[in-house]
Parts: sequence; structure tokens; C-alpha cells
Amino acid sequence: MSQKGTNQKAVESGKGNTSGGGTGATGITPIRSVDYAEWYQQVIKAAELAENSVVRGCMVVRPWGYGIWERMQRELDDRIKATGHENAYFPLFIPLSFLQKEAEHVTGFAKECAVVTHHRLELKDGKLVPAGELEEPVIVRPTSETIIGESFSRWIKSYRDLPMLINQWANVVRWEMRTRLFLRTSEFLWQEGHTAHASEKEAMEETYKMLEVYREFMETVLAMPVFVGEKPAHERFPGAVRTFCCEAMMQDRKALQAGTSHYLGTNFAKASGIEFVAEDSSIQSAFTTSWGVSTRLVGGVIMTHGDDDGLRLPPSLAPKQVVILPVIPNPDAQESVLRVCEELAHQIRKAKFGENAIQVHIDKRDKRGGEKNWEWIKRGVPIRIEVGPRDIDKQQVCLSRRDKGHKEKLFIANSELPTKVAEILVEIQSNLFAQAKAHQDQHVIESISNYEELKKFFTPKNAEKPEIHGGFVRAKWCGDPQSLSLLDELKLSVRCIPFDQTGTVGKCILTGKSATQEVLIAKSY
RNA sequence: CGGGAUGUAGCUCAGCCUGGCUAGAGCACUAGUUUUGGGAACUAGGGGCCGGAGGUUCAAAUCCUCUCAUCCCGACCA
Repeated sequence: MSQKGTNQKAVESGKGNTSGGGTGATGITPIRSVDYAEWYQQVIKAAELAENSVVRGCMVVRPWGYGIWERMQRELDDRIKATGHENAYFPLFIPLSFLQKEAEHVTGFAKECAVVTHHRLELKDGKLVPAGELEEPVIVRPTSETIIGESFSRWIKSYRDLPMLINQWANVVRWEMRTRLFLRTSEFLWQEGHTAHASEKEAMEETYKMLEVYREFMETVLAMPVFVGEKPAHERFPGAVRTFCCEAMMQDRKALQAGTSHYLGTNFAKASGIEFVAEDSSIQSAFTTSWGVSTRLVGGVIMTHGDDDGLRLPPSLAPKQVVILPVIPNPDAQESVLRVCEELAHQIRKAKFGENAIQVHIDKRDKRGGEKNWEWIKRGVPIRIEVGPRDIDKQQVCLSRRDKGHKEKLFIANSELPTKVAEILVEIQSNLFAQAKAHQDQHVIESISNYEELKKFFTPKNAEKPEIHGGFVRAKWCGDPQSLSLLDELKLSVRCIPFDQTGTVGKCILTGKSATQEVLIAKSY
């Protein structure tokens, strides 16, 4: 809860406007260039997205943050259904024995499992103690391959039952050592797709297809450009044959694994007994896949689009896309100003952003205008509209966009407002993507060819207080797992083997041996 | 699980070293007044088992012992 160490830093670095009322030049203190990690925490706080729970490692997602997640869910769920999948729900608890079925899966998740061993509490010496020990403990799902596999094994009898295309929206628990709001919490919300197919070819097509669904979703809805590629062997999901991913570059140039899609071969089918009778009457194991994205994406959006004044939301993610701020200089003006605000909101709601009506909120709270304005800047609402008596006289409003400086204002005639708002929302969406893409392009480096240069590139000039540095290095690699210890030393990792290989041969950046592939190397979250 | 630190108001902290007044400040909150077209000012007010237990003492937020919790740095990760 109290993060004394980090907040002290904030105060040292300048103003320390931790809870509103600040008078700094920027909405958020510290600014990104001073302390990026602390900036991230302060944005979450100022935008009222989430907070640490009293439960270790878990977060409380506040309405504005949850609204963003709901927008993501809506958009992604449509896409998952459009590709033929159906939603279902499987239990939170998984019998301990299930986890043991797939050998790699065990070693991958055993260390971070929450285990339920009792089913009752008894009062003993004034204290509640666990009682009623379970014969077989259950674990809280860290992921659901095994429990869904059990259902699949009963649902699938014939090749005619395939493909089985299932998705579930759920919470999962991984007992993490070190947590950060949205990026890594012990409990998180996600979607996990689980599919079974008659052939390797079909299953691989599914794996690629869902990765592409993620990429399209991240780039068009989150306005977050990503690299797509395959994880090297040592970074695979426990039990997977191949793992593919979307990797995004945050503004501190570190990589965020934003989504993964796994081809599981017959590993889980064999473990769970997912077998079917094929056309030739032979009994075969199914080929399965799984794929997921989580509330981590909210963290990704913050670190992709946020600026020194707080969050900036792509319109497609904003729970409210337009906030109207009534300006009421004296009590007499109140009635007429609010009436005009209602009327304008009504008109704007008739316009659309994409398929949906534009979401408008009138902030009628009895607070000072400047204060409310700053609150919405920090929360990242795409468009703010001020309406006061002087505007009413001129039949216009004063509009500010979150993708421009907060002092920049546009005056727009009431009659044109709905059309203009719709246009501007589209512009903001594409501007945010363009800015993120430009940042990404600028910090992908291809000219580094040996370890010394790599080390130099990822070493900050100021060791005491590292400035934002580094980026993604696109380099040749020989594929030798032994060579990775060199990356460990620099706290780097191979983020992925991107799909768009240029195919040119060359020497491995780590060993100098002849390279077999191009990889993206970066520091990661 | 190793190394380091911290627990005092809703939040951020001062006070502890050198024990003693009614335990403080800023922010937040409530009320009033003046303000109001870009983060208001003033006045008043509410709010504390000083993490918990034990000890030393005439007297403990302060000293001692134990304990619990949290945070930071490492190993794990969507």
C-alpha cells in the first residue's frame, strides 16, 4: 500500500503532486524522462485506473480502468467470435493431479501455484484456523489447459467433432514474487482460447490466425504497433511445441510481451486423452492450441500513449470519448448552460465512432473548472468540450483534444459539432498510432553487429540514475542456447524471431559464428 | 528464500538519537466567506490503540526483547 521509497523519489525530483491539487507545469510528477517507472505508477493513480489491494500482489481495478478493460473485451470478443470461437466457462479450481499430467507444464507453473488444502475454518482460541483437509488439494488455475483438456477429452469422439474452438474470459492466479499494477499481478484477468484440431496443419493455421487477430486488435483498437514473431525455444510456454507472440515497445524502449499464441502439438492431448476416431477409423490424438491476452494490455496502453500530463486514451478504448465541462461563472447561468450541454450531448450521441454511438459525459460536479479539466486530462479522455455563457451567445463551444497540447483550443460552431467530433476522434486514433509507430521505428536498431556495441547500446550514461536508453536491436543469431548467458549479463533477452526475416546471412551478434536467423533483442518487462 | 530498509491521521511524512507539556505538519475531507473562461484564497472544524505483544521506568511514539506486516535489491513471469 504505502510505497514510501518510491514516493520519496517523486518528492525529491520536484513537485510531488500526488493527489490532485498540484501546481506543477505537468499533470504528472515526475515526468517520464526523470523517472519512468514512478511516472507509470503516478499515471495509474492520477487517472484512477487501479490501486494496490490489501491482498499482497493483487490489484483493485477502479471504474475508469475497468471501463478500458471492458472496451478491450468487447472489441476482442467480437473478433474471437467472428473467427468461429464460442465462449464457455471452466472452474477456477483444478485438481492437483491434473497439473502433473504434462511434464513441462508442471515445472513451468508449480512454483507459482496457489494451493487450496482445506475447505473449512474453525474457531480455535479465538482464531480461525483451517480445518477439513481435502483428500486431494486443488490449485487455483494459473492457466486452464489441463481442466479444459479434461472436458475436450469427453466432448471429442470423432473427427466430425473437430475443430473444437473455445474461448474463456476468466481470472487466473500466478503467485508472482514481484508485482506491478497491470503488468504483473498475482491475480489477473484475461481471455484464454483453447482449440483442438484433426491435423497439425489446421492447428498451426489456428495458431497463426489468432496471433494475427491479436496484432490487428492491438494496432487498430489499442493503437499500439507490435512486432509479431516466434519465441526462441527457451522462452516457450511450458508444454508448447511452438510459441508465437506480439511484442510492443514501450516509451522507455523496453519490450512488453502483449499476447501469445501457442501450438501445443499433441502434448496436452496425450496428457488429457483428447483422442478422436479419424476418417480412416484410426484413433488419433488431437492437435491443440492456446492463446491469450490479459489486463497487462492496459499497462501497455499507458506506456505506449501516456505523456507527462497523464494517460492518453485511443478513442476506441475510452469509456467516455467526450467530456463536456459546463462553465458556470455565476448561479444564474447554471440552468441555461446545463440545458445547452444536455442538448449538445444529445446531438453528439447521434454521431458514431466506428460502429458505436459516441460516448459523451457531462461533468456536472460542483468543482472548479480548472480542476475538473485537469482530472480529465490525466484520465486521458480524447475530447474535452467547454460550454459557458459566452459560448452560448456565439453558438459555439471550446474544444480541446488530448493528442494536442492542453492549451490548444478549437472553437467549433454548435451546428457542426457532431460531425467535427466524429472526425476528430478518428484523427486522434490514427495520430496516437502514428506517434507510437514513429517512436518504435526510431528505436529499432539494425546496425549493431557485435557484443561490444550491443553492450554499449544498452548501457546508460548515468549509472546512478539511468536515463531512458537502448531500444530493440535487430540482429543475427546463431541459435545456440549457450550463447544466451551473454544476454543475461546485460539483462537482455531475445524477444522474438520476427516473421519478416530479411533472409540475409551474416555473423551471430553473440558468438560471431554464422547466423541462422534474425532476432529482436531488448530489455523486457 | 538471501541482502537492505520501514511501520505515527485517508495519503505523504516530521517527532525517536538525548523518555516528560493536550502527539504535529502538508495534502485530502466538512462548513462558512470571498472568488470563478485553465490545477483558488482565507477562517473554522472533524479525524490517531504512534503495527502488535511483552519488558525497563514515577513516566514510553521515543529505550530493550520478541513478533507481525509492508517496501526496495536479486532468482520466476501474460
